[in-house]
Amino acid sequence: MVSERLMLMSEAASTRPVVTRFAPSPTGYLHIGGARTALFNWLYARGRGGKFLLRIEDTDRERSTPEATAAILRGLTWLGLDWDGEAVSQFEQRHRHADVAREMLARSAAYKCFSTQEEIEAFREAARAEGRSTLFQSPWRDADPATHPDGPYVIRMKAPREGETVIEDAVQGTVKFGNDQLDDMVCLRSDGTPTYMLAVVVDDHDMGVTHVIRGDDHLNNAARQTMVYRAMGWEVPVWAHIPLIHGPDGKKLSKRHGAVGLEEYQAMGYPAAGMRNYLTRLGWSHGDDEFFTSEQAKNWFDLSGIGRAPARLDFKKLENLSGQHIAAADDAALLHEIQAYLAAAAQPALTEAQVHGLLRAMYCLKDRAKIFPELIDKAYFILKQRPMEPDAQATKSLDPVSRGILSELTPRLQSASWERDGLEAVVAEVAGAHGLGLGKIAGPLRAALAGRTVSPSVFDMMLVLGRDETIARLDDAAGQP
RNA sequence: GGCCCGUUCGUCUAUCGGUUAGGACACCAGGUUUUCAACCUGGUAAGAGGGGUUCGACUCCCCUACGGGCUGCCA
Repeated sequence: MVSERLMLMSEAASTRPVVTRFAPSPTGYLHIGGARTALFNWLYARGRGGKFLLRIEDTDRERSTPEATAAILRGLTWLGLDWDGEAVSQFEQRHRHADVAREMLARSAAYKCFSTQEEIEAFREAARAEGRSTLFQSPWRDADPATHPDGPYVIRMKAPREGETVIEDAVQGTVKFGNDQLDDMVCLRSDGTPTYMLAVVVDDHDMGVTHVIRGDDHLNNAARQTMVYRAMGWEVPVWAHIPLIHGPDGKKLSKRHGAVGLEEYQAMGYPAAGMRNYLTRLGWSHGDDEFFTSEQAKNWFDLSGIGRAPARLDFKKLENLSGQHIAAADDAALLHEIQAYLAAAAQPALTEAQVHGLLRAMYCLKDRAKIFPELIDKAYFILKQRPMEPDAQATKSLDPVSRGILSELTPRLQSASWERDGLEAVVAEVAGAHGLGLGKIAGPLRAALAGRTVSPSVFDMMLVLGRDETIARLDDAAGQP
């Protein structure tokens, strides 16, 4: 079956340049599952020199909002998924959709149905009562146009009633549907607006989409959509229906899982690269590769590597990957991302002095943080100005004896050479004079320099802080009552 | 109810009929260590159940169970 999937893909890839799309409906924030769908489409197109398009499915006028559209665009931008051209509004294509519906009418691939909602409901209830299929069978399907009343109607597709419709899916394999399971779907509503089922097909065709990669909740729809493609004589795209993402408990993702919106992850301080890596790996694999860059992902990503079972969110792994990406990131890029994080988390922006300090300290900060809040926390020693105001824990290690030792350290630091080896030697010497190990003196030293018990290495802090600031902080601590 | 999809360690996954079923995260134990993070060593841990097919099934087929999706003039 796998080789079958591979064949399917290479066939399409060789005939047309790849065009994928992400088509969210703007009825809320960008869902984490949607973000992964977008990511897969982006990866597939970008890895093949193709195009990645964006289409806002805003035909539901009741629920669509410009705010939601903006949030989705923000989310994609944060994740680093750039799209080609302008985002297309599906609503704006409504006249084109209606034209296609009428074209289907002209081709006898569709018909006018004058049944009212009440009639349809009555039909379904009767069907249910008799144990028959509740799929609506319109009495107008083969009616003589001469008998058409002068009332509102919908345009329904004239779907074949016998035989089967086969979907060749790059992820799910060959999926067959009995045509008796598919009803005559409505293409154009009685108010003249198109339904989603028609609009997607028309838009995907018009946009030249070659590969439709989307959630497997659309697998059934693919069958009916295939009928529209056939009715219009259009080339059917390669389908790839990917499994949905579930919460840590294995249930469908919902608000009670806490973080479902992509932007919440930015606000929690996950780096975009870590997020991309994690999401790419969720439901897709390239052998045993776990940590990789987006460049590698683009080169490796393939529809055949997508799994068929729904995956659960695992925050621990997300954190681990995020930490690796923070450690591997370029300092300047990291700084920018941290500033964006602070804004997203509604925290005060960094002052110029803090920016410079953070940049100098970055080397000893980035390999000990998994997410940005942790990095910021450990950067406290450089972000905070004197006096350090040690917290309760730090205060404990600044007992009178320790403060005495610190004051002995100060004059020696005055003359020490300010590089790592020299500092280590001085501190070791003073500790040795009291018959203490480095561990005993590092505690108070850390408390004096950082005001905290968690920080980078004391020597790194001294190096970053410089001689004057280091000594000033030691004096502050030694002078504490 | 009908149709469709799925099911390998706790989690993400590798495996394209022949492996002591591998890796990663998490977890446990030990080591290293100036805190945290990291690092090193070792360890626990998996093919939903039942039938076939086959010399041989995690891999192919069927049934059952469980989970999910669809079944709208929502998308």
